[in-house]
Amino acid sequence: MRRFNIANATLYAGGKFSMEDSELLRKRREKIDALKADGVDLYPNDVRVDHTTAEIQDRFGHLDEAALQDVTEKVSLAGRIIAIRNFGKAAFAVLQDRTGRLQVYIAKNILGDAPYTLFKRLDIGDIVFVAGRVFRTRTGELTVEANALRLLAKSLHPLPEKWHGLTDVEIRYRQRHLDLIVNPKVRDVFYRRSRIIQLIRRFMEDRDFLEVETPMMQPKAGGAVARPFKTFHNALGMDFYLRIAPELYLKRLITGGLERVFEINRNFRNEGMSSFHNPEFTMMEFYQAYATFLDLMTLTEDLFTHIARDLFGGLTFTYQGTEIDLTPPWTRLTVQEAILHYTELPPEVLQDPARAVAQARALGLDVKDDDPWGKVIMTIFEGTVESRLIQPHFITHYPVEVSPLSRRSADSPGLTDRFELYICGREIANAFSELNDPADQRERFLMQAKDREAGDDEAHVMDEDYVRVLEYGMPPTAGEGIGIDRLVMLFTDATSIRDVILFPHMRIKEDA
RNA sequence: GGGACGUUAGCUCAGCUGGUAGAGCAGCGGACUUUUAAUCCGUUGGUCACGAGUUCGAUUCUCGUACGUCCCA
Repeated sequence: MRRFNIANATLYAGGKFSMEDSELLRKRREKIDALKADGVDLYPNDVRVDHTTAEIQDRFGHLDEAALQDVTEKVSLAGRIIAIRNFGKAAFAVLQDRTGRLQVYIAKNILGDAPYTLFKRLDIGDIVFVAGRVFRTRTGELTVEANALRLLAKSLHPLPEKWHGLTDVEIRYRQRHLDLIVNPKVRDVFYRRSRIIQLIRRFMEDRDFLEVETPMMQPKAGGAVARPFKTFHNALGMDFYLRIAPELYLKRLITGGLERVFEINRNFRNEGMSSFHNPEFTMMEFYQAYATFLDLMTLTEDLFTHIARDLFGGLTFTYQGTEIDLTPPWTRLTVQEAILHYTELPPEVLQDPARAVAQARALGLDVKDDDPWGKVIMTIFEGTVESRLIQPHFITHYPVEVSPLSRRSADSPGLTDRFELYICGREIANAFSELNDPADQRERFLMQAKDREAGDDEAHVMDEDYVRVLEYGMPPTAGEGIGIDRLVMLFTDATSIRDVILFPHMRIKEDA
């Protein structure tokens, strides 16, 4: 008994799999068997091409038909057939390669009888090699006139419809290959994602940051406030956690004297999923010795404008119909200033923990009586301010209770030298002057440990090993994390994180 | 975790207060050597996500399950 492929499994998911192929599939199999029987190699591997579709456009796109008639050179290209228009003894086909699409003209009298017969037996979705001269059709379209044609890979399954394409998001994410074949905009998003990461990398390297890789599997999941995934190492006989952040390891490197490091890699957080949360997501974290969170605000402005200039040629772009202006300097507000600015609350309320709790409840927010002041303030901030920070805002001076790894502000020890960057109502980056006082760090961990005992399983774990690193002396340092997926969402006008992650996680549907 | 909505042909979608399921594209057959959503003629294709229930009868009504989307915490 043949196991069903994923395409069918998806389409028939939830029910019993039919043991019969669809008629379409059966016909394709018969076709393939017939080709094989006639000695056609369905998957040859000896082909070289000299042009992409884009290169043909670049080289010949500026020539008119008269000029093209003087060109004797023949070009070769390869790609997937995504459309066929038949005309008796001739046909047009559209080929798609990694750079785009190009039309080819297949005429029996030019190509020859045998290859033409082969072409008639091909399907949309097949991958072919074509060689011939370049010309323009009556309608002016640049076209390759095939005088050679080879099948390079046979396609068994029909492609989604040419006009509406593939819109079912579930199939798009589960079968990203189909999405990429039929939705060119999807490809553009991931090219842009790659470009953004490349720009970030160059920017950091130009500032003398060293790119490093630190463990994804950690005996303790530290460096952030989140629930981890757990796994098991057989040989060592011990549990590991998939990292929720690289932070503590990167600061070990700072202590070790590397002074400027960055890492672009995945974090894993065992939390709910939404259009803004994928269980694994990409962050850039970087640390710079002898800098403060104030320096990083400037660096962040420089980085974002560097990217925007490359992508958009300027400092403004549109996200979901709203124009975003990245021109520095960006607004800087403390958490408390922001709350006062966006609400009617009297300033003294924020200072009084009991009144703050009452106010939070009056706003319909969920706070506990014994929540520390800092948490209440942040609940109020998230409930009233966050979604209104559309243009870039640095929000600074987070309460120490919610910032276990940040340095205290010199003039107000209940607050920290920390900022988060908000754009379009979303947190994009988080940065602070690092806490490098080992005694204070131990106290913070103990404070978190109490929260953990009280049932907060997101609270930071005690990490004596890390405190010991600080005891060797870590230079004064500032560090920052930038959510790459959310950044790419902004710069590609995407509303869901799944649109900027090639293979977003989904519940499994078929038995594998 | 809660709520709303969705799941019908390979894809995109119709389907009235319950009466044995339709279109376009794709496919198949035919015409057609400059089209580009080619056109024209003909035609195949369905366990209506899955499972119960109500009913003489369920794609349609009810409940449950799976998966997804959006909103909320």
